[in-house]
Amino acid sequence: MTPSQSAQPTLRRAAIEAIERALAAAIRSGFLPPVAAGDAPLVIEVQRPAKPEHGDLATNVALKLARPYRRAPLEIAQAIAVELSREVEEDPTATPIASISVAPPGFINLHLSDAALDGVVARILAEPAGWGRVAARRPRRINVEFVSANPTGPLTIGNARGAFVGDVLCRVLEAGGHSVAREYYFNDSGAQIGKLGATILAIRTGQPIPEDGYHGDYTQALAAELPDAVLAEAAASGADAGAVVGSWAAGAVRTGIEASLDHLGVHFDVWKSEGSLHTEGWVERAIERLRAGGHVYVQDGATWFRSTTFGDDKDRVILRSTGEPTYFASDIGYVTEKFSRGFDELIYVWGSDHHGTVARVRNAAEAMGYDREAVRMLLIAWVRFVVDGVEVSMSKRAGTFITLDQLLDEVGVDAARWFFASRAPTSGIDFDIELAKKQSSENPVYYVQYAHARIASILRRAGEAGLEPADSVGSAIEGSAEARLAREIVRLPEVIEDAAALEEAQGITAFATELATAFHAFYRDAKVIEPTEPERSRARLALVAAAQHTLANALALLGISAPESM
RNA sequence: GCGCCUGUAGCUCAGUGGAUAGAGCGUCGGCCUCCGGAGCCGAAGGUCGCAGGUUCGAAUCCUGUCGGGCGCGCCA
Repeated sequence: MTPSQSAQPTLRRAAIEAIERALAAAIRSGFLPPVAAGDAPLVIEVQRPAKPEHGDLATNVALKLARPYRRAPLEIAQAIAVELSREVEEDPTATPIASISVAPPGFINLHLSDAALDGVVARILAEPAGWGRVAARRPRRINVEFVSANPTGPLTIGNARGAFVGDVLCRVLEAGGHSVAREYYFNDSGAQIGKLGATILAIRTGQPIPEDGYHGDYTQALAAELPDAVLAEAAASGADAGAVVGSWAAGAVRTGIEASLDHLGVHFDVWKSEGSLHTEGWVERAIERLRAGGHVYVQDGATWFRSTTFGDDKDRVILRSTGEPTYFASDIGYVTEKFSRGFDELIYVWGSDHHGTVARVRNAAEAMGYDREAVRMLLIAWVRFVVDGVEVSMSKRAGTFITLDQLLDEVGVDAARWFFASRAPTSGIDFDIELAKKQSSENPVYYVQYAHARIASILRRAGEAGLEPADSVGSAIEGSAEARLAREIVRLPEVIEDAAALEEAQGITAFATELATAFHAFYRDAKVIEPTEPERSRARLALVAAAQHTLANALALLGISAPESM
């Protein structure tokens, strides 16, 4: 992204500013009374009308002002529309607006000018890579922690949603003008790792697997790979044998997890172990910080954080009566460690089963002097994985699970990414694996990819015919087929802006589908390659190329490939 | 019992207080002498769980209620 690209306001933003000027002008001229000093600042909302006859953009500002002004919304709308029209007439290049109309009960409908649409297309062609990215109004440095599965076994399909949602969230935030660090938190020591080690040791030495051990096939493979040196070290360590083998196994498992994530197209900037938070002193210092603030007390031999001060329903133990820190203590230390790296905001992508810990972590952050609003948890609802109508229950311990790798071998990364990106993270969803496989060729993702590939084919054929895209659509945009497609294309920055603000990705998939539909309609109505009409062909090729860049950039936000052919 | 999430077309799901609630799949009916038919056009299909309330306007906000999911450890 270059400054020239990012500095361009969206068409929507330009429209909002024009409305603000018109409102101010209407007040100056006495048509409308001044805004009272005590009133909350008016936020002008502009949206895409559902119906094309309502224009390209619409604002409800007159409806909002009706109550404080005690005036009919239509009158207010007309007063603002008059000023908007005056500006458009005096200088048609001042705004992207070509015409204004007022509709009951008080909407102001705006129509974009062909010149504005053409200008955007020209910018896309001049700089396709940065197209769609926007400058954040308040850029933040954001830490996004996701997946964070402990290395006790391979990633399962239970981890799929968090991995994809977290990854797409990062891409969206970056495109929205923020800087993002992707972070994976894990515990490679402790009781569960010890049990994993004990399991592997038992298999390797021909003993039965412990009751509370891990029964998946992968432990067999790990046992076979266990180096003799580690085995010898374990034997020499006596009671800690499980921990020694577990430590080695955790490393091996993590390597496998990284490979799986790589296959998904998910990459992390930081891998942080829970143990390091202790050895580096973060937990200890965080507890001291809470203690200094008077937020800690000792009872029954344990050390408690007074979480109720901040609205929690009970206080929380941070040091057990044995002196051992709890998992929550690590969380607290981690908060300080993350903020020490200069982040403005921490986002945790958690399974919804962790919602009970949200309040205490935010409370601790507040108690240590951080803004609790800067600590945000995105709770991902569970996915019911269903095979032949029967839910598959996952247990790493019991060894009954489907790995992420298996799922993606069957369903495909692009289809799986689309499936999760197109659904709200907070809503529980069913994933029928058989159905997903069966319908994969009819998955909406292929509809979008097909549009991209079709454009690639057109551009190839045009090149063979000696036709190259023009620098812009020019006067050809006055055609209705061109204008309709252009109206979809130019929305990308607004879609990204909204997605980044909402920290959601569904809008991207919806937009990509609508753009693909718009392209297919254009393809039906407008013949692109027409050697006898080279100028019009070149203009249409420009528009088609802009559509292709837009599709490619939208798909890239989702981590989905944009094929040249399929 | 308390807390968080959730209930929208036959199925799977979109829908940041706005105009006639949408998409994909499925069903039914049309469209290839022409740039890719993984496409296009059309039809059927909805008391937005239910009942109140706020608002000029509610699928959206509030209250209650019914159903589903998940939590409520000196586990992680």
